[in-house]
Amino acid sequence: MPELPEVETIRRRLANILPGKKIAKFQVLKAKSFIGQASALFGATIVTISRRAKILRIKLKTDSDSANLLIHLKMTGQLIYLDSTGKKVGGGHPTADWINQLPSKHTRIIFNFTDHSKLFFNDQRIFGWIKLMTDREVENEWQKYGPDINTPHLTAKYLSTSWQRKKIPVKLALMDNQIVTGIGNIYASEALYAAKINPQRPAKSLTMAEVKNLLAKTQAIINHSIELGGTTFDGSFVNIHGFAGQYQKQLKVYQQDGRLCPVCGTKIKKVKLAGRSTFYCDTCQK
DNA sequence: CGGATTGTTCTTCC
DNA sequence: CGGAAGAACAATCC
Repeated sequence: MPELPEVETIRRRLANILPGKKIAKFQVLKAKSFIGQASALFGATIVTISRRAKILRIKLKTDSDSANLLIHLKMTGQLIYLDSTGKKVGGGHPTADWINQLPSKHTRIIFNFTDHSKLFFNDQRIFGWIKLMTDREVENEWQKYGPDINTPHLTAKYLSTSWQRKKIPVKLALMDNQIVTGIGNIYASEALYAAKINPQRPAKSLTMAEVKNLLAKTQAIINHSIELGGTTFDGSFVNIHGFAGQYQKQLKVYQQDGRLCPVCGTKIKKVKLAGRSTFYCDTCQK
């Protein structure tokens, strides 16, 4: 279920481990999961790991050229790293046993590095992908997206202008990648709760003060979740060492329907917006 | 067996 | 043409 904080959690750990490693073998176990020529990756060296929206970018250097692997985990993708001894490393809260038996039945792609360490791309539902792209293709890809929600210079004025003709519920506007990226179903509900705005309000109905507050609250939640290593439900999101995030303990409304609002004691409501579950407090959020 | 599940893209309709 | 709604993608789990 990775949203921006979960993908960023993965990025930070990969950035500490992968640069300098050389690909000895790139195994595609599921053709649908990889777009590109796998043979082009042989001998490539990893340079940097960055992130845009919910997409990871691994910059590569080959003998003659530069190349990039873009990775989108979609809903069930995972990246798990095993060191040269075949063990996972790093701290955190252990999840299920399957992590000790890789490749698993959901492993779609395996990076084998020359130092015998490995990176596994697991994806139960096969919505996620890894794509080989040139620098130019990556730049074109980035054009499709608005700025990241945690961009420091993102302004309320930009959001307000983008939303001024939008009749759609503000929750959907917040999740529109062409306007702003990184917010998925979980953090959209949490951010609107923190800003005391009803998720069903038309986006255009928000005042500038409300947009300003919503932006600040959303950024604070995203940054707090990054600090805690993201949100994990049922072990579905894990970092590259197979450990859960801790932000789920901070959730105020998401999947809390029936429980009481921590501020006013009203029962948290659950409704559907564009087919997605949406959680809010009818008393606090206006 | 029906309904639900994280993200994104495509189609269809107005 | 743009905006909005809904389906589709695949595999579970309850």
